[in-house]
Amino acid sequence: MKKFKDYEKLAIFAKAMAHPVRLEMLAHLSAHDYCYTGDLVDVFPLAQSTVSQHLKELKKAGLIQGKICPPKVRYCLDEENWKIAKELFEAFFKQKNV
Amino acid sequence: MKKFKDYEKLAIFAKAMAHPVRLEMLAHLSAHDYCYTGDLVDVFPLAQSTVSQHLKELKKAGLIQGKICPPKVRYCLDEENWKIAKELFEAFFKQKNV
DNA sequence: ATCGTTTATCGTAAATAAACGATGAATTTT
DNA sequence: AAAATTCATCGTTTATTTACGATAAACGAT
Repeated sequence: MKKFKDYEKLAIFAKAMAHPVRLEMLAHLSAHDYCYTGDLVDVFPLAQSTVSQHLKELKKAGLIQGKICPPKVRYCLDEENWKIAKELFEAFFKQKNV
Repeated sequence: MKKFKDYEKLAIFAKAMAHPVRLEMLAHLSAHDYCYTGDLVDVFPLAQSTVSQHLKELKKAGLIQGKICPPKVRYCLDEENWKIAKELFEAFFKQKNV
């Protein structure tokens, strides 16, 4: 059966993951439970604004969440969507028939 | 351990998959073993040149192969890279630690 | 040799992405 | 109240993506 709707969603997740820096960020969050923007600024050789922009992309796709903890912002994986993404990718690669 | 190299590769696969049309194309090839460009032009409401361009993207990422069968071109999944992509995504979503 | 079929490539326009520095908002510290 | 810290957003530049129509290339059929 056609699952175009799923592909829309899957494409959004794939797009968020379509950059090495964002994959590193996700991996970092997967490994560390949470982190602040500044932590990532220290890790990547990128301007603070660029790191922030990548985080925004990940948040837009729903893969991460940001919680304001003044004066910082604490990011963590969005476990629910992370699970959905995992399942969509799994299903996509599993399928071998319509 | 850091696997930056893998993230480069994974990002390339994710980028190729970051468009609903290309996901549909991959699904189509996954379901039909092979198809010609024209088959896809009939399926999608897109210009022939656009379909060809998407196929080029998928080929560039290594996810599909094209074989010239005059006067057509026959596309199929690149099984080897398809497997690699599948494994990279699996590993990525599985990891929960450094 | 010409014609029709099939597909890739070219050229172009509009949209989106990636990177940066500078600025601004929120909140804690002094 | 002022200063410092942390982070998002703005404005900009450059590059890439997406889509199209038009053209070119390759080849079989006539």
